[in-house]
Amino acid sequence: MNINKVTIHDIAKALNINSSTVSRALNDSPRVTKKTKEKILKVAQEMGYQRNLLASNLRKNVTNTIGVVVPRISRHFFSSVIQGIEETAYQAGFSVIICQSLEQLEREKNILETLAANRVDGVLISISMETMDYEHLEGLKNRGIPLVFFDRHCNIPGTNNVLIDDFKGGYDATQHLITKGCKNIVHFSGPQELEIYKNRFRGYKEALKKNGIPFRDEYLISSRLMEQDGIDNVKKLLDKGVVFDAIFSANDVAAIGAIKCLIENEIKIPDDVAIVGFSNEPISTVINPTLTTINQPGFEMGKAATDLLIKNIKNETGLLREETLIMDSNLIERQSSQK
Amino acid sequence: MNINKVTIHDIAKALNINSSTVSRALNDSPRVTKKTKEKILKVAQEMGYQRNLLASNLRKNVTNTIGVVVPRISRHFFSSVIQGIEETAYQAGFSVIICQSLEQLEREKNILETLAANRVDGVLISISMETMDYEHLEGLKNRGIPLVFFDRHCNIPGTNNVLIDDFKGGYDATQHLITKGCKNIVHFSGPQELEIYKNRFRGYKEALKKNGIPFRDEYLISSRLMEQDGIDNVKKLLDKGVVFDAIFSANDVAAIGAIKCLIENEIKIPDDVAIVGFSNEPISTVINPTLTTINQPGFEMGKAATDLLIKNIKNETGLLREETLIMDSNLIERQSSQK
DNA sequence: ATTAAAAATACAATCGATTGTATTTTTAAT
DNA sequence: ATTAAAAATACAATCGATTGTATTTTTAAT
Repeated sequence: MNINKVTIHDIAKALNINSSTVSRALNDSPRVTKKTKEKILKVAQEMGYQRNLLASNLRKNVTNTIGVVVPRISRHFFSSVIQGIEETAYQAGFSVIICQSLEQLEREKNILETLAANRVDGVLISISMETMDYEHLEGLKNRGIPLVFFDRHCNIPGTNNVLIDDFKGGYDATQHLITKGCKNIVHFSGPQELEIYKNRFRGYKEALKKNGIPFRDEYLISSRLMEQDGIDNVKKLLDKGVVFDAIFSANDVAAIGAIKCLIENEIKIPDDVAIVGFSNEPISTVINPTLTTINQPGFEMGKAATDLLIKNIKNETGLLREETLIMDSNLIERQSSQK
Repeated sequence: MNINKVTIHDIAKALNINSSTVSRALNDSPRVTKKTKEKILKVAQEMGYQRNLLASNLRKNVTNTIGVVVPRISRHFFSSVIQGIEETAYQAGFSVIICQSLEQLEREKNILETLAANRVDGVLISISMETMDYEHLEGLKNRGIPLVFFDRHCNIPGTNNVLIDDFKGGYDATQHLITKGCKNIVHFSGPQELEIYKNRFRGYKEALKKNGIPFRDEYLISSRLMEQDGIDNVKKLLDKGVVFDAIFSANDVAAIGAIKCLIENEIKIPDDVAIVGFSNEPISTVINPTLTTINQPGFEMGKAATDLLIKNIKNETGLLREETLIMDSNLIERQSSQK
């Protein structure tokens, strides 16, 4: 099948010149005459030459490639981050390799191994829900591969991050519900080992405290925050007879599940139970009632994270000190919380 | 920054043996004693050795990597195809590189160039809406890189495809609307240069014909099928005063736009206008009314396409004759068409 | 026409791993 | 203990491109 395997040596032979000149011509080096260049380019074209990046990258010890690891490409937030990453990376001459961990630590480890083995110049990552030890991440850093976290970061000292203020997000969401008159607000959270969920939860608690509302342990339900989890969480609350008039969910998907389950049980939204989600997935504008949520600027986060990473890659001198960018997030009011 | 650059030669030097033995040991070759292997593996571990796949792949002339090109990773249909691809590929020992064309021919061309330059062993692709000439695709084939199309294929003879029966999909959707009593059914289609849209449209026309309903040119509206297109299409119909009691949209996203616009104009769904979409995106279960649609088995298509591609990659002997798999699709009835 | 300086091109080593062949070491038979 | 066969390891070429240095060719000054 492998018909075409033209190398610079074949071109050199065909023109009876040296392959180094061919290489320089193809890279538009000033060391080759315009006339020679044209001759070489023409023959290269005719012979169907296609540069072998494996060889080129091996020799140059640079791949101009960035690895991106997200939990799930289908999540709109992550795909808009990826959009931002690609735009910035391509402009800077980098290729992007997109990978999804599917929330599995094992896959995340494998992906990082493969990216490292393929010698990517840097990695952008939002960790999985199972990522509670950071050996594989520190391993990358020790190997000299710059790493930037976005959204789901982890508390390794000396890292670069592009985040939103999750504490503020949690606080704003909860305060909004309180302002609407809610008194018994439950919180759907993710694994408490992840910083973002810890921080959203802390914001939630702080808002309760500021308003003199006592927090009760049964208000916190941690899960993987899939749609089914939202459904199960509501069922659990109803079964246990927990009294609640609002839900603050740490993502939109679980909030959607909750809405579906509440409707099923003929509980009125927002009158009986008001709901706020997190991330502003497009689905939140489609569900009935439309979902109040915290908007995260995915595209901008992607751009900022890529800029930061490229700064790290280009920085030959060694240690860049840690840098954390906090992007703006804001509450978007929709029907699900309009009492 | 590049702290770690341990090669097999470093390991060889440390143990005072030859690098070929190190290479064989790391690849678990039977030509190296167990004792030597253990010694080598231990030192490799200690020194933090990490195989350089660039070098390895260059030498072996194989990358065990598959490139995947989809129009948009955020579309649920495509991300489930990718799920199927990854599962099958990983089991067969292949890595997967995910790329999105964003419906742009220019990007699609670039992506294929990069994949070829990185010497992927094969490519799975669903073409962009702008892909009307196939030079870049034929180029890949001529370069000896096996290519399998899924869903959005193109009419190059001798290709491998994994598709659904789009004609039947279009026919079923339209017949369903007719059965529900609709008489004036408009069709939202994509670019007529793409096979899938041509075929869905043909199916639609055939169903009209079978039922003695005349097709009228103003019933067909071609667009990029984004949400905004669905909105614009409905506006256009209303402005022109076209009489219609049903819409068959060639994807769900445009159907969602249509629903939003119809609701805005206080047109009742399904009573005044019934709607059928295509692809069974998750959003179709969330919108109110829920959307009747044609289900495409994305995950299975991904698995089948990958199997087919790997069969092609493994087939050293040369020309595999064209093979096209047609997967089952089926209509899912929801509220939007229940008159 | 000669020659020094500048420009263009050729030579050869290199990136890190793999692999066919040659050599050395070990094993086993006498 | 010697020796042939088998096993283990070393040698050296190779994948395809890049790049510092050496050599050749061209240019320009006399």
